[in-house]
Amino acid sequence: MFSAGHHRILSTLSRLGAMSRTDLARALDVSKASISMLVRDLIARGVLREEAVVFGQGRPSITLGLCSDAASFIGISLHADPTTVVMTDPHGRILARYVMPRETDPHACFEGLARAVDIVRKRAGSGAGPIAGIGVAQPGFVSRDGRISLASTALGWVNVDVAGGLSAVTGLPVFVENDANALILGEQLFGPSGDCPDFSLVFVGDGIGSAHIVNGRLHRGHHGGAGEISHSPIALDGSGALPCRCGNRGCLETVSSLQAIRGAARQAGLTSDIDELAAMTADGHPEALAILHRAGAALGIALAQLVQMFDPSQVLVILDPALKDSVFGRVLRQEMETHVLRRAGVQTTLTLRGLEDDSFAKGAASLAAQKFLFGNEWT
Amino acid sequence: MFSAGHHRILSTLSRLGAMSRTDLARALDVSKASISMLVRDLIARGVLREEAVVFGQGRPSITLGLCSDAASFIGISLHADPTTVVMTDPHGRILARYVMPRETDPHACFEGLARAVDIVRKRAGSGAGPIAGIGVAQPGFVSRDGRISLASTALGWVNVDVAGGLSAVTGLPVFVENDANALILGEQLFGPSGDCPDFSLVFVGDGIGSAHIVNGRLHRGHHGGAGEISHSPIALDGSGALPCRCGNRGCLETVSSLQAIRGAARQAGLTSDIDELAAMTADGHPEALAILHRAGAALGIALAQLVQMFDPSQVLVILDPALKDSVFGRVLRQEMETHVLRRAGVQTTLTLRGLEDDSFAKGAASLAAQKFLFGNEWT
DNA sequence: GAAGTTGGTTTATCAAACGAAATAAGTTCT
DNA sequence: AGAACTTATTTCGTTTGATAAACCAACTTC
Repeated sequence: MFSAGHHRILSTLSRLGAMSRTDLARALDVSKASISMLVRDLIARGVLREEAVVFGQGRPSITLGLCSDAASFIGISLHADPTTVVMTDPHGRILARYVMPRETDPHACFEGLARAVDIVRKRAGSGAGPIAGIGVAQPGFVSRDGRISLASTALGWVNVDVAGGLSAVTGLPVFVENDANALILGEQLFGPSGDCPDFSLVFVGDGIGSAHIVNGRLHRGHHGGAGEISHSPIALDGSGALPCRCGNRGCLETVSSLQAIRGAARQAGLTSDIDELAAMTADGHPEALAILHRAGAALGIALAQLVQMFDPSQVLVILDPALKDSVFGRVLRQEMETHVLRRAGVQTTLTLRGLEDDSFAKGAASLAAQKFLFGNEWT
Repeated sequence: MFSAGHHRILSTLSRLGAMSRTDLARALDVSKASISMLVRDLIARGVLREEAVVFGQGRPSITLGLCSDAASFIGISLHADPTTVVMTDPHGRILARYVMPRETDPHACFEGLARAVDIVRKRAGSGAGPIAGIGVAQPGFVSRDGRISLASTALGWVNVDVAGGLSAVTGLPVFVENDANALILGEQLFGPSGDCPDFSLVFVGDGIGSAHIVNGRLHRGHHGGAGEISHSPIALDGSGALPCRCGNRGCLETVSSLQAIRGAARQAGLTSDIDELAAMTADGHPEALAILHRAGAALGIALAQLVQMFDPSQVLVILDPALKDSVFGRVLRQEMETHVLRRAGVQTTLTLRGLEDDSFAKGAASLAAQKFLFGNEWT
């Protein structure tokens, strides 16, 4: 479809925003002649368009941008129970969405998703470009080629050919990815951290997931298990280490996950609603404070270890908005900062961001967008 | 000097061992015609040679290999006090070596090293190829371009232009790298783990260092600080957390480094000689056992965290041979294995290897060899 | 309105890679 | 032994993608 040269132009335009032909030539370190040819081609194909004329000294430059109707992408989140399906444009803007109960039988799931894709397509109307592909974000391990769900305890799937099955009923190319990975890829493509070649993302939900962009590309690990931070042995303080479902004690998720926090609150006779719990800490309730303090501190230590090993330029933590603004967020930051070795003029920034409804589905859509914009060069 | 095509051939030949032209065409996915041209060129330049005729069906193939006198490389280890200087061939075989006291004044150091290079060159005799460059392995942080020593507490260097200074007195290109990084690059190029695209190395010495090969290339981190495992907060078991020179408590190096082990032994009234201490554990001495057990367990937990985050295919731990065969090694392995989440058919292998005299110098030499074989493509 | 500056296009050229056919050097079958 | 087959390597003509240099366009500044 597109050549490597085309993809390079599309990806830098998407990453760095609209720019002129000459800027592109500088950014990609190729001749203006080549850019001229390729851009002409992309405009003719309806993917790029001239957006604005910028006046400076000399001849004004014409900024180029992706046509928002060049293509559109379907994103499906199987991360948690209401399955979310969205349709986005090449800039990551959501054109339509649909929410449905999560179905775990593979065949029924694919059938339902095919119907959902039709609904979303209708809702988006005629302003949207042709659908270039479907991205699926799911918990668990996914094959390196992004086709097979190797093992997902949450869905009860083992070796399910998601790409094959979903592609058969929709007629569209399908790309599957682990949920945390989809989230970071979405951030890289659509989010504000996109220009950063080395950053890490940690997600705090019922479990705890992480993912890493190294050298501009996703780091999957040799067995596809990189970022499995959930069962990192952190909370080993002597006798207090809690048993984990993985069989060990002291795993991070036994202390810092939403489930763990709810469990601890219940055991202390408090509410198991996170929002209420956070509100109680604001009022200074000692037991609620202790629970969130402990959870935040453990995650902070895990983040410190992550930073020491990976040395990313940024760590993005995505979590419940209530937690973000509570003592959890404050202790998390403080604990991480005290345990990271400081060097002059060198610092990893920590960003906390509240989870939004469509975060995972948007990340999933970015999988299809990646293929469209970048091609298969970046695996 | 060499084109990208040349470098691709040299690097695969070095990585995967001798192979025929047709094998190369398959491995690199280029036409046999191109390979034919490039190989002819490399043979004419004296870098490659036809090594053996392999008979199968059809016309026999001719395996190609690197000429061992195509070039030679100088490796300098400033890792510890006796500075070691070696000269190797393109296969990593050591042709000559020279050991001298470590000098910390930059100017004097470079002068001394220049003399050492001359000595090593003479010792190697005329069988060695022309020297292609000098690699330097040093503790501390090094600039991304491999020229400047940004900060090294052990040497007392801050912003020392090592490449410039040493290049001026030797007339050879110089490449500087952090010691752990040099070690893993040497392993990748010259060692048995070379074909592995994702592996990690941990070094236990007076400090503890680690380095990671991700996707076939060294992961430096955004600030060049990836692998700083030494001050990972591991040993946090309540009141027992020891203060560290970094200002925190419970850092890995306060428990598992050679210095920490010696310190703990001294405090218990035992010998501070590692060999003797290891021998005592073999005899079942309870206090010696406790010290090495604790040190090994802490490192095992750190390794488990490393494996969970990076998911390498292999972790190579380089340590004092006496430690390797003691309870330290056994506990290390056991603790790591219990804390790594298991998945069916998926496992990271842990390899312990004793430190050899020339390990760091050989790694340093590999820096120069990398540039010769791979060019600047791999940064 | 002339001079200067910068953006974008055209053209002739080049280097690297490719496909297909030719050639080389063996093994295997009859 | 000789024909038939297999596989490795080389040669040749062509395609591809990128380039530099010259050129044209469009604006600002003096």
